[in-house]
Amino acid sequence: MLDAKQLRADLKQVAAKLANRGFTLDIAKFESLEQQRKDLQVKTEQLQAQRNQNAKAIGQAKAKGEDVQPLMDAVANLGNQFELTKQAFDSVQAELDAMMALIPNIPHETTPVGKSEEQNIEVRRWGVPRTFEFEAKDHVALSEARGWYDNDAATKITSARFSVLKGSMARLQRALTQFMLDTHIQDHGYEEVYVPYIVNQDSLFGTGQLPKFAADIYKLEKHAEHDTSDRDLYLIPTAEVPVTNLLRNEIVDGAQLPLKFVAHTPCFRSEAGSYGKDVKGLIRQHQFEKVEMVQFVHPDQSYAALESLTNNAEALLQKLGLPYRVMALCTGDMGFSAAKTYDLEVWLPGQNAYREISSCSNFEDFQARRLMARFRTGQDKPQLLHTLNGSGLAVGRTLVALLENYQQADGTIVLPEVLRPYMGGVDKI
RNA sequence: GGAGAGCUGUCUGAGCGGUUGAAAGAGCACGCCUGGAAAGUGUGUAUAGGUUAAUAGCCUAUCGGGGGUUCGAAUCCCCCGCUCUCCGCCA
Repeated sequence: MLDAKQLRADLKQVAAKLANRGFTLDIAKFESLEQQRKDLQVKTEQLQAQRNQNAKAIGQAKAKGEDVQPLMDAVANLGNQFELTKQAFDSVQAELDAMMALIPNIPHETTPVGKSEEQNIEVRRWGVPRTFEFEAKDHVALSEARGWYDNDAATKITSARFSVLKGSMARLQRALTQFMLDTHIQDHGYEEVYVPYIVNQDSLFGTGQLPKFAADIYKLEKHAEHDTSDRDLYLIPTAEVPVTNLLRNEIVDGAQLPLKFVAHTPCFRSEAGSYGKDVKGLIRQHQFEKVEMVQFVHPDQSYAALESLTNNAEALLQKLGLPYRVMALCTGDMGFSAAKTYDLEVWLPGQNAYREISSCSNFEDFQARRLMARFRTGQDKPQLLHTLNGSGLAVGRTLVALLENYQQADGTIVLPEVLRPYMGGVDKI
């Protein structure tokens, strides 16, 4: 969420910046609501002040044993008047809140301006795609040939866009996860956290998935007979949600910053809009494994932190020997809550293309404001933190990349050195 | 799943319809005292929102969350969440 004060003060400039990301801010609507809000709030609070004074006076008079009837008569009308004004104020405020909740973050000045992914800018490239002396297969052909991947079984058990992995491939996914977590906690200074995979609405609102992206998230059905609670629960679309919400409504000691967490979780996405793309294989699934890094930092440090967080994700690809490129997302392609995002795209020989394997973003104080995630230095006033996160990495897609990049003519897969300890010491599968 | 107890500021803890944003203590900050320190002593010590040039004043809200009763609610009523204890079940 944007700062309401800033929005009021620089409405035109903010609108111009948001236009870069394809968002049209309804200036007239905002100004009208804001004017109403201001009038009604002032009026409401005045009536409240009056009511408080009267109540106090009655209390005092009663204590002295005086007759309070004249005072009671004097305030007879006030309640009604207050009720009406308050109602009007609440409804305007609710409309304003709903509008604010749907305004995306302001892109950082270094975020390239553009309409779609074509305008994303390649920042750097690492590694050279291997040249094959045979016809390179894609991961579906490779894994099916070895009996490692069973799409039909998954469909039978659940529905489309899930998968069953078997044998060495299933183990390799687990090995990858361990390797990623270990690298982040041992080399990059992250603290590992284990978090719930089911979250409430407040958490999803805090990180910005709600209210706008409800269609992409699996919502759990309530059983009316024995669930009397009034809160809805959802499967996490990413570990970002539970991990970032660790600091919701918290004030941390500024001396402890930065806080760096890493978590491995499955992620569940209904991906309503994406049918027709990547229909085969592991690229786009309703359920996938991901290792996620989350940082809470001092506002002055967040852009330095974005670079280092991105480097942390890159380090994994380098250790795994997977060629990749770093893309700075343009204003039109960036997610709702982000001010700046780097995507890491790994080389996939099966597709002869670079494909997203990690997305690293600085949200500045956009999420923190929704979350009320703050820090305090000494006796200073609490200040909003800056939040960042990035995949490190999407495990399923890393598995795809390993299979395709390390395939041999006979269909076996050579394992990069760093994974061998996690695979019982073997050098290929 | 059953029964009971509770949820108050950084913490402990009082208040159970009336000038209570909230006693008291601890902690913390600043001062006094001291050669210095401890002890003692004094003052201060929430957050959010509005108004505003203002991080100055002033106003509003907040005692787990939401709603209600009332001129007035931390205090009474209802719904929900959470914590603890005992029993049952379970990985």
